[in-house]
Amino acid sequence: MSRIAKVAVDLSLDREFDYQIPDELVSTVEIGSRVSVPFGHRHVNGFVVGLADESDLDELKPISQVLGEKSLITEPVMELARWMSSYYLAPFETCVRSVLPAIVRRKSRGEKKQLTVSLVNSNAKEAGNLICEDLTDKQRAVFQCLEKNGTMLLSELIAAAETTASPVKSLEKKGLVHISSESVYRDPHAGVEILKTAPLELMPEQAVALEKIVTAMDAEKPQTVLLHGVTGSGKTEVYLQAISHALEQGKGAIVLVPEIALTPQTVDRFRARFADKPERVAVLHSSLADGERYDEWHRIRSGEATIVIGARSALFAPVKNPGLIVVDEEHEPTYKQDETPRYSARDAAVMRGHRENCAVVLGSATPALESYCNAKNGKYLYVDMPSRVDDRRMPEIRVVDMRLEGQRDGKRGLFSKELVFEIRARLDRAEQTMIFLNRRGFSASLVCPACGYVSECEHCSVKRTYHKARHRLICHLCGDEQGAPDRCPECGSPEFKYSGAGTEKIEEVMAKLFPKANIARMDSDTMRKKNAHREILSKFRVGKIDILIGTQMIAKGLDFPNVTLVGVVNPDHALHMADFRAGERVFQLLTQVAGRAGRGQVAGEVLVQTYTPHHPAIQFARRMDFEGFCDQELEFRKELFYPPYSHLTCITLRGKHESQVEQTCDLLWQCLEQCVSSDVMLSPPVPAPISRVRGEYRWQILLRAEKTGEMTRPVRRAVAAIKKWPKGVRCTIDIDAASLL
DNA sequence: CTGTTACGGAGA
DNA sequence: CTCCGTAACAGT
Repeated sequence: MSRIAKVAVDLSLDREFDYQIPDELVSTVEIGSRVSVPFGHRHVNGFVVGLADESDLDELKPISQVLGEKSLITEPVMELARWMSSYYLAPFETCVRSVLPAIVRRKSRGEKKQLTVSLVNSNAKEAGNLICEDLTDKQRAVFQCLEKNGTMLLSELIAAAETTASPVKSLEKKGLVHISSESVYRDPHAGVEILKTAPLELMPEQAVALEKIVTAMDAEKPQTVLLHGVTGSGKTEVYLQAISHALEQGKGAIVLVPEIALTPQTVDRFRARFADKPERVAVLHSSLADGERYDEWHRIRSGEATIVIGARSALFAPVKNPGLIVVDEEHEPTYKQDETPRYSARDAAVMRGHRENCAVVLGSATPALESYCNAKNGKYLYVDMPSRVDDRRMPEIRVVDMRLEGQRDGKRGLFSKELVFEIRARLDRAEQTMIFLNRRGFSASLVCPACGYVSECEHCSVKRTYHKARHRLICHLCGDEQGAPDRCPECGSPEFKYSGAGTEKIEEVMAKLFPKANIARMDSDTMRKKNAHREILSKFRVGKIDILIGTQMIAKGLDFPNVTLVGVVNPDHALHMADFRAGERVFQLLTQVAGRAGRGQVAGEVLVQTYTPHHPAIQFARRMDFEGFCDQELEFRKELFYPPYSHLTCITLRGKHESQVEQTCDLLWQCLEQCVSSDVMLSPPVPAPISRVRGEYRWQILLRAEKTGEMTRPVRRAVAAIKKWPKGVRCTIDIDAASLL
């Protein structure tokens, strides 16, 4: 038994401290344990991150208390946190924190405080009478809240009834409610009836894929598999059967999806397949209430749930013996966390699989170039599923050259004649249309033709977007808004234009073109309400909506059989973004959007309206030629030494004073120049593509090298040397940056 | 993060 | 020489 614990305290010190484990705690303290330790003159909480028999110091203080019964971070997950800390240059303490949901961390001590309140099982009439008679307003609110929701946590009840604990206490005195300290399990899917589904018969390609995955799982050194399957090729069914295999081996599984809240269908499919024991499936995603997430986590830790499906951080679920980790839509940039530690859940998944001897499946219709190269050079196993399950044809993609459209009738309309014609045809046949545009709001910007004024955000270096419904100018970066002016703020001219179109304008124009059609819009503006999302989608599903207009949101994983036309209004501005991955993103997007069309009986059609019809991303997407796109894109990446031919580190400095930021950045660059070896390509400091956000100026330095390891040490050294310089300048280091914006 | 110490400038 | 503010640092 180890006598010494290495503890990371909750103070962001990025250091570990040794403590002696007292005799009576020797059997309780394990890696991941939450402990309270004396620190200086006070006590602080921390995590046991390692055990040892010796320490460099002779005099050690003892751990004073172990919080919670069981460690919530298993040793393999702790090792993963350690790897993240070194690879992503993030403080170890922060990494340990990020592998546990905040709520689980906080409650590890306060479990006993989890008071639950329930209605006393009494005659309903009697209760009803009491309500009429002698309850105060607050008490009645509490009572009704409980009636509606059943047993609740005291804290949640108080929040829901907008009150304090005292009316609850009064109700207890009256014998109407019961307060207990038992913990209750909140089922996020309570009340949802699930019918068990049997495994589907696999198409030959699926069967081959499954077989290869199973072989990889059974291998002594399980491999990572890149499952490249076009939309509609039935990847999910392959995952499900591979998971069944893991279960048969007595192992668990983790399935990562980009944003689970948006794909309830996927979750339902998983729950349905394993419905004979639904408690085996745990779901973790951003819209779970804290209590629900807490429960799901503990169900996983206790071993009750062995299949976890969730977003990015579900990778750290304490699944005991994972036999399979699936990363669905592995190319999605949401897998990269945009705060410290800036890990990629996809790469971390491969790491976890490697360390825990567990197969990893990366699935996508448009794999990231990094993954594709890893497959090509043999690091991953490559499995291809090029046809749709029922052998339906892929939709036809037509590119409409909007430059010609403009020449034809002299004015540039929003919609081409073809698109209008096709939509009308769909309306006549009672089929559905989706219109995709990656910009919300009404117009892109306010421009005064008299003086050339363009309305820009005061805090950011971007133009404001006009939102017609609210008659406001809004900055999409910082959210700052102001009323739209009625004359030019610069020259006073009352004539200004709104140029460029957003989803709001598309909706308006569309409504004029097709006055009888039912049109709905789906973007983050119309999705403010909690269930707006589900509502619109279910309306669309049953055919109450003919045309659905939306941003990114409607591009992902949705499956509506009656959609036979998808219009992409203007992908061009995404192509012109100052990011080397712009082409890849547009290609992925078009392919994904196209996958929305024609999943039912009728073949689908996709119309892409563009002013740059010859751009390779558009042309290769039109031909559904993934390999062709990769070949040409890889050539460009190779030439410029961009990923996947290099790893990329992006250092960003930000601060209120531009000159200060620039100078510090210069200094840092000079330090880097001295530390860095000749294998590292170091670019001089430049202002970030969006040079100002929320009033802060941003400068960045890019480093590229074949191996990340060649950059970490010099970067760490240079940043440490510079830390003494001005406060008010903050520095972020992004290893394997997903975007340079 | 918090408490302690070391140090330099201002004022007596 | 004291007083005070700031910077650097230790904490097991």
